[in-house]
This record gives sequence, structure tokens and C-alpha cells, in this order.
Amino acid sequence: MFVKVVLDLPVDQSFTYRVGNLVSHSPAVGKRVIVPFGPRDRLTTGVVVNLLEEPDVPEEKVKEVFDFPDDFPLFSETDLELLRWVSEYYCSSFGETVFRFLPGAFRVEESVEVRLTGGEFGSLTEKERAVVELLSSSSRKKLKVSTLRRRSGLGNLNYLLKKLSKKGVVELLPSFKADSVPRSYYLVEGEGDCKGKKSLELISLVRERGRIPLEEARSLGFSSQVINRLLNRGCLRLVEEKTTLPERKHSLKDARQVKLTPEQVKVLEGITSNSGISLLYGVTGSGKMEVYLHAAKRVVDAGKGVLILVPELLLTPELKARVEAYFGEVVTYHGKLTDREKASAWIKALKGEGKVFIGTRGAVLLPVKDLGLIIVDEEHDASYKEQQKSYYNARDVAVKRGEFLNIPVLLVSATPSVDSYHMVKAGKVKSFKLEKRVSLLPPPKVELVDMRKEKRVGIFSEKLLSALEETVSSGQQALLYINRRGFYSQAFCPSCGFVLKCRDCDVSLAYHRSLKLFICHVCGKRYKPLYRCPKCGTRLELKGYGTERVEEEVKSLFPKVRVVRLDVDSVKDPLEGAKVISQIKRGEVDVIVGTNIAIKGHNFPKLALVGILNADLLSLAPDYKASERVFQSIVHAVGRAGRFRPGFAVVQTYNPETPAVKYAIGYQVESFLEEELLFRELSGYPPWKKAVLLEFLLKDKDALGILREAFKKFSAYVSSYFKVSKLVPAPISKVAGNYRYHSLLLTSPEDFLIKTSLLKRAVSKFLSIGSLRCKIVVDPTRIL
DNA sequence: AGCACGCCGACT
DNA sequence: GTCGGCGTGCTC
Repeated sequence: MFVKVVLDLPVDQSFTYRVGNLVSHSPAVGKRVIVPFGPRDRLTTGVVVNLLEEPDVPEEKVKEVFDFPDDFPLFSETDLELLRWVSEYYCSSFGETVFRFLPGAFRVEESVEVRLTGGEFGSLTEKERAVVELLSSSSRKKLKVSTLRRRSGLGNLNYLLKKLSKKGVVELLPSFKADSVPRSYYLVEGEGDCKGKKSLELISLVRERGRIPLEEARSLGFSSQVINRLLNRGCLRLVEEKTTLPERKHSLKDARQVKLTPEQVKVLEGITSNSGISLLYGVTGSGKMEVYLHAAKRVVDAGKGVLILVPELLLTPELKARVEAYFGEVVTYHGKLTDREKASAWIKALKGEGKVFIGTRGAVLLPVKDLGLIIVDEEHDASYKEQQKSYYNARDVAVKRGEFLNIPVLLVSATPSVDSYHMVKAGKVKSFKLEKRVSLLPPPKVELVDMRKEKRVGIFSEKLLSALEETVSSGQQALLYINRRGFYSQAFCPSCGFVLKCRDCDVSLAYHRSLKLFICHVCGKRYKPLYRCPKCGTRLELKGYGTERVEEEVKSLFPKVRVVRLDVDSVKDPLEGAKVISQIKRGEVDVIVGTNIAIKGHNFPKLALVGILNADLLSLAPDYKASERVFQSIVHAVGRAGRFRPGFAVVQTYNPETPAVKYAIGYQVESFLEEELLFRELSGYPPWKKAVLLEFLLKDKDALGILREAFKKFSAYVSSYFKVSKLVPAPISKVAGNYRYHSLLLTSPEDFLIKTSLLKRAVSKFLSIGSLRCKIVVDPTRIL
């Protein structure tokens, strides 16, 4: 027997291994497998994708499987097919895609670690010293060769390490990392007899119960001496089982299930009778969540599992409590869990321990047993797009998974994406709209303020200011939304035009007054403040504003008001964030100044006023999705107001004619989407076309010549399939010292998989020469 | 990705 | 002559 195995490598190849007798479990497609790989036969983890009777490569090349460590597959055959599709669609390798989704805890790895001996070292070359420097500055004693390679950026690290090891400066230690899958151990009856009162007592207990957990035997007073003796003689055997961990506790309780309104019931009936893809949309406060939880309940009542995907920021204890009100225990899966917890959730899904799974984008392939429905909440949200390596979009993978498994998928949003609306119009998705708000309150009154005409007090219009005053004096809360952090966003020289920029990135530095530092918002680098122009000595002028300055201005205008800032600077860890949120909910705060993280999902009961300080800032990004994002941000920001009391929103703008702004304040979703679709069609952009972004990072400007040359050939090669835009510096043209160049490829959506495979080949043929590397981002969400 | 091989220039 | 740089190609 032979198995075909995929490994976590950037190559589209699977490897054939012979199955020997010394394996713990039988081979099967989807199972984890430990195999020796490479010239050193380093043990690595793979996944079985095929079983073979005869080898499909020359026998002498084939190595033997080290072990199948599990008695269950980690992926179903259908999910492996889906993963194959994902890898082809997003131009990544099959193996890398598989291991992008599989929790790291399942991996067994053999590697080499490097440690400084602490001994004398004589003369070292520059590069050798750099390696020693990295090792001594690290917080850990030992470093893996791979991490050292990553941090040093040195290609031929192995030669250096061999030399350093010969000189006695470093020590190379082989290391083995076992998996960290939670497991428990049981005692079962073996063969052979034994004596002794305690021993006989334990044997009979095991015989009676079939098996008992090792821990329980210990706690019943059987010493490890007794147990070990019985194990050594073979009277007892120890068996291992992969287990799961209890869900993390949280103390929140939510109200019981809510009774649906007649409109909600009607929509629910529509959704549940659709076996394909549904889009559920409607204003904030129309109770979309209640509807989808009822739909989920029907699926669970029929004995099937449900997978609910939510954006990163939304997966809070509050949300979990709300879902638990319907289903009792739910299992969560997101990036902040430990590796062990993720593996535990994975196993719970496989075994059917738990029916309802709620997670962020990585959860889309959770192997939920008898999966009957996938829900994607806030379907339009950008956090569904993986921003590295495989660049998948979990919403689209969810839709595809529904297709592969032949189960319904439900997309939910107050602001449907242009992509989803396009699918509705093409008849691939059925849409359901909730027209009415559940609450008896009127929708928030929205006022658009033209900042060119309005009287201003600093950054506020008089309208917003008086609304703010009224709101806080009546004991209610206000939220001020600004899409930018820091105090000032730019420092420039009024006489020579010099702009203070990051040394490593091509962006102007933002001044953070609370820290008295200039900070680069791209790489995070901090700079001591500078007051005079380094070129001509003139005093620098600061302009632009972010959350810090808004906070300051509110404080100086209303000295008695309690203000909190809700941005990534003020809530560094999630615990702190939760504290701020609960303060707001308890009404210990009057004014909230926040960025995007403040407008997503939260329900602030005392919130009456929302002010969007500069709606124009939202549309600065130079890409075709800009107005879609403007529309979404405004609708969601405005939607925070008036959920529990009459609300009011003020939207400040210098361009009141912007369609996205106009449509957003009236919640004219269809009108906006129609107009946007038309614009995209006329300009040849997605969803009518497929877009692929190619991105290049260059160490120095010299590499540009090589890239240009290679790009010309590449462009000629693919131009019959893709419309290739010019190779240009990216809008953020330099990041962390690397120059960024990119090119956008557009093509009609037909035969897309054929085109991606061609593209992949063309990129490796023309654009992967020397040190040149190219990122391929299919369906990019932002082009910066 | 990680590793070995093999081809180049610049040193003892 | 060899050392060490880097580009190329293979890994079951």
C-alpha cells in the first residue's frame, strides 16, 4: 500500500510513500501522516490525499511513512476537493492551502536549533557577527535555523552556521516538536496475570468499566508504582485518545430568544426554503441576527451542524452570549485561541461535539460533522480577506463550500457588497430584505453638513457642536468617528515644502501628542519630535487631525465631559478593550472618539448622537472599491445611533455631492449598489471582471531594471488572457525599507481557473528569477 | 521552503 | 589554485 501526501511546500506536487507495518493507525484519505522528507529525512507532517496500490514513481525513490498518528481523518474528501479549488483559484499551492487552515497544533516537526555556546570567539566576518548579534539579542536561548534565516535575511545561512559551529561559537542542536493536540490516556485490560491486593483491585475495576482514565485511577488511590508495574508486565495497556478542552468561560448571559415580527417570520420562511445561497439585508436594527439565528435553530433541530462566520472584531463574549441564548453551548474558533484550543475545536467539529460553531475567517473550513448551513455575518467586511500568503476570502470560500457540500449558505449584511449584489442580479443568489426596524423608535435622523458653507469651530461644524452639547447635557452619549489616529497627520515646512516622512516607508509621519512622538502608521516606527525643518530650519507646521486631537478638542470645549478614545493606540490588548466597552455601556463615559473599531457591531444603549467628522477622508484610497467602503462606513457609523433611544447623526463633508455619502445617509442601498455596479461595468472593474494584483518588493532601486525587463516578457506572455496594467510604484511606495511596485491584471470571469493556472506558471517562469519575488493577490480588497 | 549542487569572481 | 557568493533545480 502507498499513499500520496501533500506537505506544506510552495510546490504543486504530492509525494508518494510506502505504508509499512509499524504505524499506529491505518491509512485513509484526509488523515494526518508523519513522513521523512528531504536529504536529511527530516520528519514533517503531511495530509494523505490519495491511496495507491502501486507506486506511481520509481520504487527506489519512495520512502516509508513514519506514522499515521490519528484514527480519524482531519479533512473529508469533499473538503480536500474544495481546498484544491481554493489553491487553484488563489494561485497558491495545494499543500500550503491545506496547512493554512489546519491548526498548527497538529503539526509534528523536526528542525535544527542554534545556541550560543558562550565561549570565546576570535575574529568573525561581518555576516558571522550579524548572526551572533541576532542570537544574543534574542529573548530566547535557542533559535530555530528557520527563524534565524527569516530574521537575518541571509540566504546561505547553513555555511555560516557550520563555520561558527567549527569555531565553537554556536552549537547546532537537532530538535523535535511533537504535536500539541490535547489527549487523554486510559487504562485497558491486557494479558498476563499478577498478584497483590491493590493490583487485583485495579484489574477488576478496569475489567468492570472496560477502560478507566489514567488520572481517575491515580485519584482513586492507585499509586504510579502499582500502575507502572501492571503496565510493564502487560496486565494493563495504556491507550491514548485525542480529546477536547472545555470552552473558555465567560460570565455574560443574554436574554432568551426573541419572538420574531411578522416581517421577520416571512423572511425566515423564504430563507429556509432556499437550498442555495441567500442574501439577507436590511437597516441596522432590523433584527437580521435574530432571523439568522432562527434559521440556524431549524437546522440544528433537524440534527445538523451550523457554522457562523463573523468579522474579527465582532467575535466578542457579548455575541457568544447572544448565540448561546439560542443553542446552549457554542464552540468558538478564531486567531486568538491557543494552538491547543484550535485543535480542540477542530476535533469537536469532527466528532460532532457541539452543533453550532462560530468563528472568524479561518473557521470557514472547520470540519463540522453533518454541516447543514453556513452563515456569513457582515458579509461585506474586509476582514474576511486573508491578507497574506494564500489571500483567500472566507466569504467566497464559504459560498463554494456550500456548493461542494450541497448545503445552503446565508450571507448577511446591512450593506451588502457589490459582489454579492451582482450575484443577486445574475440570479445566483436569492435576496431577502428586512424593511422595518424592530424597535418602535424612528430611525436616526441624519444631517449632512457642507463644511465649505457651515460656520466652523475648529474641526467641528456649529451643527455638530450644538448637537454634542445638547446630547451630553441631557446625560446621553455621543460617538465621534474619524478614520485616523494620532494628533496631527502631517508635519511640513511652510517655506521649502519639506514633509516629514518615515525613513523606511513612503508616508508622512503622524504626531501623537500623548506620546510626544511621531509615528509611522505603516511600519509602526517611532521618531523623536522635530520642530524645525532639517533642510532650511523654518519652524514646521502641523496639520490634519486624528482621534487624539478630536479628544483634546472635546475636552477643551467641554471640560466636564468624560471622553474615551477607542482606537488601536488606546486599546492595545483585548482585555483593555472589553473594559472600555463595558465602561461605555454602564454610562461612565459621555463622548467616545473612535476609528473603525468603534463602529462595528457594538450596541451602546445610551448612545444618541453620532458625528462623522470628515467623511471625505474615507474615500482617499485610490482604488475602485473606495466608494463602497465610504458607503459601508457611514451606514455602520450612523447605525450605532438610536438603537435604544431616538438618535441623531451629523455627517461632515467638503463634498456633499459624493453619491456614496448621499445614498448612505438615506440608507438607499439598492440605489447605491445599482449605481456602483454601473460604474464598475463602464470602467471594466470587478465584479464584471476578475482582478488580480501582482506585488513586488525590491530591496534596492537597482533591482527595478531587472524587474522591468522580466515584467515586459511576462506581460507579453499573458496579455492574450489578461489586461495588464503598467508596472507602477504602489500608492505606499516604500515599506520597511523595501520599494513596492505593483500591477493590476483584469480579465473576464470566464474560465478563470484556466487563467490562474496560466498566470501561476507565467509568474514562476518570468517573475521569480534571482531574488525577485512576486505576490499574487486574487480578488484584492484594497490596493495600497 | 530548505537544501545541495554547480557556476562565477576574489582572495591566500 | 580554493573559498564563499549566489542562481537553479529537486524534494517521494
